[in-house]
Amino acid sequence: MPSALEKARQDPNSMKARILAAARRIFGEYGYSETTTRRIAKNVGIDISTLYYHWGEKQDLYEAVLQDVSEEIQSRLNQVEKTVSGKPLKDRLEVSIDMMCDYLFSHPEVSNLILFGYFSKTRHGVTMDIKIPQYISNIALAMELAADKKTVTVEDKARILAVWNTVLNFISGEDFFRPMLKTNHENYVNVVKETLKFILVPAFTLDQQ
Amino acid sequence: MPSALEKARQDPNSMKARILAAARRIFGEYGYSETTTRRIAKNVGIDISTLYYHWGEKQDLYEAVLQDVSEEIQSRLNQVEKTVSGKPLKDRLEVSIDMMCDYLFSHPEVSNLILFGYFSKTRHGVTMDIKIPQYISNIALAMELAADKKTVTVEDKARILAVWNTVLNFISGEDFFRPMLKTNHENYVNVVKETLKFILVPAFTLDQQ
DNA sequence: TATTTTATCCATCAAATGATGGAATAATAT
DNA sequence: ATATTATTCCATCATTTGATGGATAAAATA
Repeated sequence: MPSALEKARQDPNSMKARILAAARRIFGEYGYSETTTRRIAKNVGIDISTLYYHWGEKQDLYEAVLQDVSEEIQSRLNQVEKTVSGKPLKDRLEVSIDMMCDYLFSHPEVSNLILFGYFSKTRHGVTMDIKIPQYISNIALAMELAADKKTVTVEDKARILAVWNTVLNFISGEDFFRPMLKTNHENYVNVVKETLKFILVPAFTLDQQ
Repeated sequence: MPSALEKARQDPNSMKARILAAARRIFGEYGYSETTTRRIAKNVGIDISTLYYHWGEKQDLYEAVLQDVSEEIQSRLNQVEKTVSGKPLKDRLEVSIDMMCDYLFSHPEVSNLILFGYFSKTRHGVTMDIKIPQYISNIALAMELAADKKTVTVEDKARILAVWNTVLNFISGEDFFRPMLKTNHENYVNVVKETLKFILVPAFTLDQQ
């Protein structure tokens, strides 16, 4: 019995899939509580009861979106890991930054959804189902950033988190930050990448030498 | 004619001030749209119409909160600037990090309010009145982090932003991050400070040498 | 073709929420 | 003490919003 999410993926033109896609976009833009089921339905061009028919209540739809995003992130991280495997540390860092930035800049709702999950003490009980904890340890091990190379310490995790968050902030905050940097989108992307490298590479390479 | 905000500051026990304090706490915890005027009023122990009598509509109250926070931040930054002035770069960075972390950890709503302003494309038209742009340039100049020492380039600003955001994320995300670091609050604060120093000091000091 | 299942929409409900009018009370001024 | 002003609360609206029942149509199945 395939889950509703799996069903939606089977046919991207199915109503389930179209609703999910719109929901992801709109939840990602406005957050949970400022997103109305009516808005999502209107975006798809259907009545809200059709939406409820396919996805049940708002929370269920939101959780499906988070699940969807979560799995996508995991798959991207795996991709990055494969690509940088075996390369020297400096290259691993730089390539990883480039790849994750490219992915996130082209899916800004992903970054938003993660950040919403971090910070909002929501009254609705939707817990962030994107399992960041696992990612963080995985990244540390895959990139061999942990001093021990086997055990990931609290300090290691915190460092990865700092990097990860910095990326997300630059992506989600583009509308806010770009005007103050007085630059266009293309250049903004480059500035972000360079800034990340500027800050990270010395820290982690110094540590290893 | 003193503004409503100034009036509230004159007497911290005044109804205006008590409402403002509660609003700041609750807006900072739940964000704009998940905060109800009823909740704020209940928190103060008054009827909502009393709240409306003193502060007008919800947006006006929210803007007063942002203004309040904004001025507080500016004054803290000035304080930091005075303290670190004349010290060597490494010390300036470390002391600044310590001071700002201490302040923000003891006023977590400040961090939340700033982040809410960054990311939420709200449907309500409340624009973030916390003038981050100015801060960023000021910080760069005060800390002499700009390569030129007079002109603050886009790259300089982006680097300051990265640092600033990293701090905010660790503060606002404590509830989310601390369980995955499996540590208590006190140690979390230290880990955050050390992580910031670990990442920042090499980057900026390498650049200058 | 007849029947059952699936999908869609219209109308509507109930609760939450921002906001206000007006009565009642407290404070201040004359 | 009286008049005026400032403050507080109760009752109530109108709107938004999550959610559902039931009619209708479309598709699949027999």
